[in-house]
Amino acid sequence: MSNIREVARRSGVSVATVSRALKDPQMVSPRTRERVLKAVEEAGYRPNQLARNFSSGKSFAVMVLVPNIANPFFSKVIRGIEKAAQDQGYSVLLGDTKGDTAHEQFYAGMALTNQADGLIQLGGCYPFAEKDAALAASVPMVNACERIAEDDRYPVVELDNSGAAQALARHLIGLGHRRIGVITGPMKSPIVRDRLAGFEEEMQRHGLTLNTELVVNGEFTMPSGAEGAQKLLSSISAPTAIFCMNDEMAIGAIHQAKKMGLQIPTDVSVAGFDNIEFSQFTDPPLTTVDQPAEALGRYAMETLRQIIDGKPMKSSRTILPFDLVVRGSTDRYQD
Amino acid sequence: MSNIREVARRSGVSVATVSRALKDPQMVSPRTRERVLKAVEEAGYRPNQLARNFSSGKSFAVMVLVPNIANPFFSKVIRGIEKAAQDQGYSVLLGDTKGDTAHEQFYAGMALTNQADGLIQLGGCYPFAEKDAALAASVPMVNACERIAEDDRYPVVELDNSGAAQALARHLIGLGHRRIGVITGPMKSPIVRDRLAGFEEEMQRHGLTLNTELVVNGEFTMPSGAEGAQKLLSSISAPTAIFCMNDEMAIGAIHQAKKMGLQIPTDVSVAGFDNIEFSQFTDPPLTTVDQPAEALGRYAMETLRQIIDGKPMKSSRTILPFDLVVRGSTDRYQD
DNA sequence: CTGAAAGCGCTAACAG
DNA sequence: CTGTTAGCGCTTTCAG
Repeated sequence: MSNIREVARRSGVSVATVSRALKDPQMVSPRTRERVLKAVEEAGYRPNQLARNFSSGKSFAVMVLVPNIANPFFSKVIRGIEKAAQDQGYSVLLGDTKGDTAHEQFYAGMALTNQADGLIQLGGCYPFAEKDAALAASVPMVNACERIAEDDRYPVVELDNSGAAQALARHLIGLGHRRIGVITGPMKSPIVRDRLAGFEEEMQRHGLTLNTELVVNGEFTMPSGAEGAQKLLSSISAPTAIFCMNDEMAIGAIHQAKKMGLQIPTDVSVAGFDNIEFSQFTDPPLTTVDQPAEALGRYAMETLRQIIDGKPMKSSRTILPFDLVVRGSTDRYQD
Repeated sequence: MSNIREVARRSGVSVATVSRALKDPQMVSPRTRERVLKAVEEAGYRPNQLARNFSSGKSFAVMVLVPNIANPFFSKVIRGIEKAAQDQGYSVLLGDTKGDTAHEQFYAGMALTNQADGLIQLGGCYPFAEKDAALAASVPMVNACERIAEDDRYPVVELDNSGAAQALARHLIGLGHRRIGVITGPMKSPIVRDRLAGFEEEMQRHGLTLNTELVVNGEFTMPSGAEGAQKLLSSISAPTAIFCMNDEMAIGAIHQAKKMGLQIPTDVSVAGFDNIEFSQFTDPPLTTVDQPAEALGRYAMETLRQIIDGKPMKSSRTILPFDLVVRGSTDRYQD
């Protein structure tokens, strides 16, 4: 690997000039520039970015903490992050936490050792170890998709979760459903609570109540959706519609309902959340809430960038718009 | 951010001793060690990994080039890579190439500027720009899942694609199917050709021929699977079974077949490849070939690590075993 | 416009 | 066992 000194030697100038010719071409005379570039060519020289970063005290990398990379919704968010990162000259370090605290702390710790200039947390937990909290206070971080409970030190980029749940409730109620079940995500997640609250609120607005027996817990996975549906549909007062808090659970629920001999949407309507690509290909296609996943990612990255560049990190909320996508999995309730 | 000098000052030793106390504790006396650790604590010191890396001339990061991060199969591979990377003290830089040459070259280029110590290419193309080929020759790289056509300089970790396709063919033929259609991936991909060749070979072994009109091209996406199925199923000599070269296309094909009023597997059997989690939840559940995705990733990372550590990079093939998973989407052909 | 030199934070000889 | 010192490759003053 040839270095800047080698290029300096070949072109008969100082290393400083080489550095300038490469970074700030108009700072050197055209003749010199040309000579340097020629030498660069001949030497097959590529600036050592590692050294550059070290010298500048920044890594130009951001760490992305993702609860589950196998979830296509998060993949899309990551795409948005990556695109924006690339535009800004940053690289993306991936940290698949699997919802596990040890993993989160491990990856988040990389921002404490200058391996990342900032953090994007797609999960809903404070990612640092408690003992690192003091140091961590100054690392640029933004929350996207999720929101760290009881912690408003960080900017958040999220969906209007409550509004989306309301829209979905309105849709189902409008179809004549009165007994509606919900398969939630982990209840410690603020956005799960937002969605539940929004849903309930809308039901109440229509004079309906959300029967707590018809609210079951899921974990944003297909098997947990199937399990939830099994519980709901085998109860005496089975719901005529089920709102699942993500598409994966909805897919699991549809699967389970069919297994139990029910037809969708004739016997039971099912709705999801996220609008992952698979939701178009279920049978029937899934009614769901579209989240602008890439935009969420892009926004998060841009916000993070500003903080890295010195803008004070403070609580803020960016709410992106949702879109209710009605497909075949929900239909009028027939008595 | 406090640095090693600060700790040295606080503990009254030299920076070298601090360095040693942290990296190689038994090289310093217990008393010194203790004093240093105390100072570290007090100063809230974390070694600057960026500086460490720079000093050692390595980034301890690997770049992973993935054709499509939204494909759950690749997500699983990445999980395997990440797990292994973490075990070995490496971090993972993500490069979602979207199959685009410019993106590939951009991300691959990061290995040329010391931002990554090596590359894992999950796609089937030579990722460097031609003009960088000379420099690139020495960057550690391994190919996983795919294989770079006509290039045997790199180790490859892959599946027995031909064997898997043969097993699938045997399965379908055993069910009585004679007119079998195939929806391939991009034909420039070596593994697509492997699968096709294996499939055809097995058919011939049974005295059957693969009608070229029943082979259509797909792009590993659900829409392209639907499109392929549309072509196949609307032809005069429609196949009684369709082999799709990944699960996404199979999901698209099932969707399309149903749309055309066909029942699966009664009217047409459909099989996929990869065994992504969604394939268990299609209706009917998908017969497919399980690839040990995480193991593929882990193996690739371990192989790459050896090369980074000095083992000569040379052509090699690691073939991982597949597993034919028979589910409800394939059944006996009824005349 | 260009060169000399300091320095980023850490590691690793080399002495002692 | 510990300290001194010389880098790692680049950027960035500061002079000229």
